[in-house]
Amino acid sequence: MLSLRIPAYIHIERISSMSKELPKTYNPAEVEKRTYEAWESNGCFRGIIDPKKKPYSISMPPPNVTGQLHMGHAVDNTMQDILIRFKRMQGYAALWIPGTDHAAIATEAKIVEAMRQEGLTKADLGRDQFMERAWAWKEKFGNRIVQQLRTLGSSCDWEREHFTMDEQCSKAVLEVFINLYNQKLIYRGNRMVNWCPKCDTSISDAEVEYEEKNGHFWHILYKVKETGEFLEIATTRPETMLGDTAVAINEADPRYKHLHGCHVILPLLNKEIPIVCDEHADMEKGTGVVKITPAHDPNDFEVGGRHNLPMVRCFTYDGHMTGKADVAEYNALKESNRLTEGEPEVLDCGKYAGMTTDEARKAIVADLEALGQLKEIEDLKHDVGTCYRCHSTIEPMISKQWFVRMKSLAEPAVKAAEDGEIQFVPERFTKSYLNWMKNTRDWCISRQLWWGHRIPAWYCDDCGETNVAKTAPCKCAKCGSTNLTQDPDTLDTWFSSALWPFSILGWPDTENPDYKFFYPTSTLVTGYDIIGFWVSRMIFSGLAYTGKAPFSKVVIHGIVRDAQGRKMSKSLGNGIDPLEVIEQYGADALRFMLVQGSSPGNDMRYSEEKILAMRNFTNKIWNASRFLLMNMSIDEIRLPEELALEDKWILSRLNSVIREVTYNLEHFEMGVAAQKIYDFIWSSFCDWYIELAKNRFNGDDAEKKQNVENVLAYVLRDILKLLHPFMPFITEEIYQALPHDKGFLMLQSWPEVRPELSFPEDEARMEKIMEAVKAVRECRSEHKVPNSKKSHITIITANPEEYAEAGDFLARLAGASGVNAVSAEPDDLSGMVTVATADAKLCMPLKELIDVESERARITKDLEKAEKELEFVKAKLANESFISKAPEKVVNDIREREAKITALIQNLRDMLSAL
RNA sequence: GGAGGCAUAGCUCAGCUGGUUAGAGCGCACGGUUCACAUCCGUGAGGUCAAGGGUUCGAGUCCCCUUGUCUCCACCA
Repeated sequence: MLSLRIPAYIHIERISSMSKELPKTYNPAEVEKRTYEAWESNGCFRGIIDPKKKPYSISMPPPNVTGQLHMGHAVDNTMQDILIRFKRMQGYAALWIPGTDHAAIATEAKIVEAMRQEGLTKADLGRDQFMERAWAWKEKFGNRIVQQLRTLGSSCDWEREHFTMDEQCSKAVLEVFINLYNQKLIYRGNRMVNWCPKCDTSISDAEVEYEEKNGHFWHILYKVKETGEFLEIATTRPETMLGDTAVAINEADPRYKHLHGCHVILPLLNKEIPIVCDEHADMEKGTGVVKITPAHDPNDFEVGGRHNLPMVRCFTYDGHMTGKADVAEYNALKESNRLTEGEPEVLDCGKYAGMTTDEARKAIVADLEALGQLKEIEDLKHDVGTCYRCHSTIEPMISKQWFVRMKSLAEPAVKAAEDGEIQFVPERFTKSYLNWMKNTRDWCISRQLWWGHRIPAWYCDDCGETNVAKTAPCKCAKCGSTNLTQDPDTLDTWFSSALWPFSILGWPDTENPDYKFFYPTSTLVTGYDIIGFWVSRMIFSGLAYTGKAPFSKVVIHGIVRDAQGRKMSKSLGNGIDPLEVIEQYGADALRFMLVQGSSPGNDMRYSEEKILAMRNFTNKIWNASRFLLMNMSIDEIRLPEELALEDKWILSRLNSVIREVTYNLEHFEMGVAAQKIYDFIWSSFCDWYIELAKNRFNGDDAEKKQNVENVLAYVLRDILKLLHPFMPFITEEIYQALPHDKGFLMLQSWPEVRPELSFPEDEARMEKIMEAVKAVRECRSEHKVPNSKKSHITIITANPEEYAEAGDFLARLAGASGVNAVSAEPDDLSGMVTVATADAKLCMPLKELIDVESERARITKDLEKAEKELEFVKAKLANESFISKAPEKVVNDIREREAKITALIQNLRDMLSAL
């Protein structure tokens, strides 16, 4: 492909295709593709190290390499793009680094599934061939998600794109592993882990999801050896009874005091096991007797530890009952002295050996029943731990795994949030973060998968020594043997994503210019659903390895639900494909929908209605711009010396909007900011200013026309800048058609408040006239005066000179054929109908067109409302503590309001009596 | 069991550090094709801001409590 560096302006000349011949409706698809390509090929997304600028950097939460763009990505990336575009325009050295995550379990599961379709298994292929396939898969689908992110308009630096398994990230992983191992913060041991028999791997506590399932309580009778009585024990997992090595009672339980030190006979196996006293046995629950299976239950594991009970494993790791072969394997290890501490014994389950755990459950229950030792079966709803990937039931198993010792790592991470070094937005998520961080247990980081970072540990086949090193050692450090075998396992996918904010900037090379300039990153944007998985691990990792919190602000957003408020899911089939939405309505409309009217950290709903409203908004901007450009002759924008009243009004309003939107964006209040821009564009600019400007814009006075063109273009240009972070495409497209300095809108500077363009008095005067316009419109509409029926309007007001411009405005907007403003009431009001504002009365000779009775009702209603308000205001002013304690401005405002309402009431009364 | 969110117009939701008469979109009613836009314009109806209590000159906003609802964490023999 030809990649000539064409000077930017050549592209830019062609980037906009806006012209007089354009269709009346905006067609986003064509514009978006062309615009994104122009930005990218001109290097607009590049983060540039510039010591003169302040850095602002974001690391993108890496989507799964095999993933498809969904609404979660859309909201996440829209928010990041808004921030990065805003900061870039504000003059920061902005860098947004994208990338993808290898997503160990999810990806491996997909590859295995694809292989299964060909009749292949991992074992058939072998590790090397499997990895070849996996990389090929990654190449194929890794680009898909990256392309899809582009359609959203994401302005990230693709030249710095990373992948959690690329060379740079893998280097960081190795560095951290070795480091923690040397500090004894990573260890290997036999511990209770969550085992997914389908994925055939251990998973961390965080990866277990609890689902309510229908199950049963099986009440089994265990015979006490010494007394011959039967103890009733309820269990939800009867198949684990083969691994029981005790039953527990509470020491204080009066029912069982006589059984202290006794034994029970385990049914089916006829094995004698002790009765132990342990706090775990809850007198309130069930019969107060609980079976203890240390090898297959986390609580029982602890009980077993306290009482030195043997551990007996009766399940295989692929979900079957153990048998002779498993025992033989265990014995072989034992004989060669390679059993590690804490490894459970293995049981030959005899007739149950080889059954799946489900089959064994049925068989065991049937056998117990035949023996008369099944007392009852009780129905029960309970939460069952399931794998967050495949939703199979998790089996707790003792297994030899690698762990990260969390205690010392968690402490600084807790402190960073408590001290405000890291702030969550909204603040309430600090609590869920702290809750997670304070209660976290050691993190199981090894996975029995092939797709991932392989654990850098080599075991000596001769002496059993563990050698941990960055590269394969040639001989065992302890005995010198060359018979070394690398640990077959890989690391938890979150182990590498925990390092993401600094590994992508070059760490552990702390001299890397990117790392030096952009680290720590500024803002992290992500959903509340992965605070525990990811955010907290990045925080403790950053603090531990780089000595700095990896970011200072964590902006949390909610999830996008469907129109009924349900979570979007594959199984429900209610997911909305953002790509389809973009194709149909444009990325700008989707982006705006995702932020407008949403509040930080709260879930939001997708609805056709909302996206249509946003599509209409893009169309509104398009048409307003099209209208202005069609009739515009200026080729540079320069505000005129002479500003008309309405010019001052819109410029003054613009200042307010700039100030407020900037403030809102700096405080991550994107929803509010979007709403303000929307209102300013649609209501202030289109409905009022453009309509008012038409008098000059379409008029014959060349000088006036040029003046108003300049104001229109000036305001429009700032509007485009304000809107650009939210709707990058349409704003760029229109900007290119406006008279402008050569360059892209996305690289222009953010609008600033200009105090010399604030005109509070003119704003107020303009608003009085607008009140008058609205009052006339209301009256005409109420009485269905046809638009074609124009009428003269007499404005009666104390200060007629304040209504100098009202004639033009009322003519254009309120059906006036002529206007005069006077201070004294005309003598003859017959045939006139009057409307009132607080500042003026407006008389029109339309009495024959109105229904006097309904007009009287209308005025009376207004009057009542005003009188009620006056009462309220007067009470306030009569309140001494209000006068003395409230700020002066508030009191003055109320005083003004009193004057205003009093005047309005007077006007309304006059109108009533004149009817 | 612990923590948190939400409850505002018919519907979906905004409302930032308490301060005029609580807003938007959609829907509804009425009127409108005057050459930017009917994906539009104008006008209107519709809310005791879930209930109760408190702090305050002033509460949709802060505190307490109740109810309903959703979510997360923990537990569940």
